[in-house]
Amino acid sequence: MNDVRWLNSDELQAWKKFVAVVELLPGVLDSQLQRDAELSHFEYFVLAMLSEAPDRTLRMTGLASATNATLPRLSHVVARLEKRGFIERTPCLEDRRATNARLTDVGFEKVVDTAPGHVTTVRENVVDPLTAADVDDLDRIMTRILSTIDPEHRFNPGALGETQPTD
Amino acid sequence: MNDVRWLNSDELQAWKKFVAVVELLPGVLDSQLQRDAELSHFEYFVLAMLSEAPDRTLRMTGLASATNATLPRLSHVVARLEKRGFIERTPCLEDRRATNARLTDVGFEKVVDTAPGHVTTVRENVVDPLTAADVDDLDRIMTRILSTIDPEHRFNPGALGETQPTD
DNA sequence: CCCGATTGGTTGTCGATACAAGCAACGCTA
DNA sequence: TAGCGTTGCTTGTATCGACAACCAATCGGG
Repeated sequence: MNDVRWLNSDELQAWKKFVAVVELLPGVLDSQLQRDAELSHFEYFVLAMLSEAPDRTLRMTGLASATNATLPRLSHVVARLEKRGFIERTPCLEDRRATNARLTDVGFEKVVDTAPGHVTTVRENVVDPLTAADVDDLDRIMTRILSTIDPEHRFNPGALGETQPTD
Repeated sequence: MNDVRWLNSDELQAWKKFVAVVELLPGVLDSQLQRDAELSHFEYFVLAMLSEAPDRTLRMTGLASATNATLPRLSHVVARLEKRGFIERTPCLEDRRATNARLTDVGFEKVVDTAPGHVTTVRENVVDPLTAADVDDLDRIMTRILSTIDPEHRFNPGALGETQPTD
């Protein structure tokens, strides 16, 4: 097992910077949301995904997939958000094993109030330092990486149309 | 406060994929290292940074900066790694407030043993799905993002020469 | 139908990080 | 050389996520 293909200089340099971003970015997003809305980025993302769904409702499994989370993690988080009145859980009628998570009116308000500050943070730290070409490159590169690490290949088909206050 | 610049379609799509990668990649790196070496990616990175340093030694603050970590976090992690015999801490002679963290021979062995599997994982999930041009793009984009979020702008000057088994 | 296997979800426990507080050493200024 | 602010690091507490075990409902074959 001595035939290891080490990273060359360019690859190593890019990788180190990528690691730094992956390490630092969550903290940036979390602290703004924590400060302004008492929400972690993941919690915000859960609410945002629900706000886009038909009838603001998604099954736990679907929501887990939309937020790149494991089911146990999501279960804990939704339980907390339910206690705070942002989400309500109801049994699913078609499949009685399943649970529907629905964004309440209060939860929707929360997203609407929180979105502007969050988008500003995303712009300042990620989007605005990039050119339009960079954004295309970023999309292409992330798509390629996701093709390996995304367990469900949700992003491959490449649907998605115009959207709104999403994120 | 109604003059929010929402993300356009391209920006939103790229951002969502980027978020997915930031969410999923740590798990990929952690589980390989946990399985094969009982190390988290952060722990491995700490050992790797030390292995590159002169005399395999760095002050805690320098090591924190090299690994993009806060000092409390690093302090806990180094304490664990010290218990396992990979690192030893000694008081710094020049500045008696400071602590030197040094990679032991056992720790160096650990890095040497662990690096090949880790590099393979990084290749499979990140580098190999990309073209050489993609790697350049990734480097450029991450540099731009870091210029905002890296509290110390370590990556701007753009030094770094050829390197070895690093990472 | 009936039973084993799978799917959907929740819960409990443990380990790890963030944040704040604390302490010791340093260095500047007068 | 005294005092005050800063720097370097450690420790304690509270919170969050991973993992495994678990339960209930559904599906598929005989």
